[in-house]
Amino acid sequence: MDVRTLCLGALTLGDATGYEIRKMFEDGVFSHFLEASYGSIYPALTRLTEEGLVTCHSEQQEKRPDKKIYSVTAKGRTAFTEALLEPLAEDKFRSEFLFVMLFAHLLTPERVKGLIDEKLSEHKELAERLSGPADIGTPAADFIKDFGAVVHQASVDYLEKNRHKVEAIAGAPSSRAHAPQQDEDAAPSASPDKNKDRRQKELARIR
Amino acid sequence: MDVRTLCLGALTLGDATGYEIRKMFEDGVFSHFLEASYGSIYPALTRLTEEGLVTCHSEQQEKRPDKKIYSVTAKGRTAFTEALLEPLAEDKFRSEFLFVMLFAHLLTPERVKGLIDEKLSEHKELAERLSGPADIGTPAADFIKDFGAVVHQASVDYLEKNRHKVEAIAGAPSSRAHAPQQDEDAAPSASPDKNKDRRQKELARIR
DNA sequence: AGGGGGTATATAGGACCGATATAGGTCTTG
DNA sequence: CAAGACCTATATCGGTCCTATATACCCCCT
Repeated sequence: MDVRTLCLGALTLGDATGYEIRKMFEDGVFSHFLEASYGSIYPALTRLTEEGLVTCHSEQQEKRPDKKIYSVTAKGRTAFTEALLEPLAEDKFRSEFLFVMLFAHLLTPERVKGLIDEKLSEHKELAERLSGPADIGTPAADFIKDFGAVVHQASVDYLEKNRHKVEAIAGAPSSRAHAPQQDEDAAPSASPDKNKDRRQKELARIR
Repeated sequence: MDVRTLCLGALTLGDATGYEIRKMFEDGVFSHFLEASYGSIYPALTRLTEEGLVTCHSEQQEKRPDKKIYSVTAKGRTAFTEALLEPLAEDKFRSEFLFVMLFAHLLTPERVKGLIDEKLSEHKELAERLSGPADIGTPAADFIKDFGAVVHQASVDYLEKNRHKVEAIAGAPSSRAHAPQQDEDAAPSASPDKNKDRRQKELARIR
């Protein structure tokens, strides 16, 4: 499902400019489960217009750049409802936070605490924002919002209950840079066999 | 944080081939919060080698393509621990499922039920996999895994308790294609003022 | 014997993001 | 009241990354 389809869906909720669509992704209805940038929205709208799925009428306001307001056409509505029937991509979650936390033993407790505080307030803010009043975009909007609120609240709860564990790891001795260096750092060791052995163990550990 | 840094982190956990790194993202330690494809991993390893952050020794097995095993250098370790101190990108969640659910009123109850069943078993499988035995990559690996398990379990609980709401929306009358079409479908209406008015209302509704 | 799936590397093409440019408007605060 | 910060609004370039594909050989099952 590419940005073109996403824009089509956005316009199904009401006519809008590229700027307004972008805001739906940044602040609005879509903000907690989708992203799209100007760099993809504007080209998408151009192509949708070429394909006859949307129309565009410019509204010029004095001394301002034209406002291009896009509307879905009947053809666009059809195309969109058809797109909704196609198989969906899996949900994706990307967290550099968790990646860094995985290496807590290389960090200072202060760094770990700082990152968790940050993440915690992010989740709190989102849980807050999504449990807000039921201003509605579609009948299902409440269902979607509450879902988000619940998940973010679960994150908050987990972090508050378990943060001491990672913080302890970061604080533990023999972690970090001052720990004694291993022998094989600068170049592959002279003994490939030994190296391979160690590698096997490490891989077993990882999986 | 680009794929180069991610690969560096992966190699910090033990020497590996490009193929093995890819598996860490697909099945392994990173799988539930990161993604990276061959198309980015192989070029990343090449560049890391050029920059002296990793080394590569080929292990040729009879009648098989060379296996290129990569190892972090001291320089690579330093670069990685420094990368861990830089500001992190926000967590990202992308869900076409939620996007489609937002338009439940355009779908049949069967479609909605099918999608929820699918999503439910995805979450269940992940919750299961992440609450599994504590096979460890780093000291913090348990913390990260449990976090994932908790969040996926929260999703399962929410979907099971609330699925009837969206399913009811999809089943409700006056939804979908057979509903009477609005007047303004094919082209922008003849009255721009009226159009603008309606647009304002719709935008108010969305926010 | 043949197909399916696993190991393993590599690249071309396209989708998308991040940053930047432009340009005027409104709000804030010293 | 004026300077600076932020908002509206469109647009594009460079670079990163994913998808799909190609290659090549193995093992296992039927």
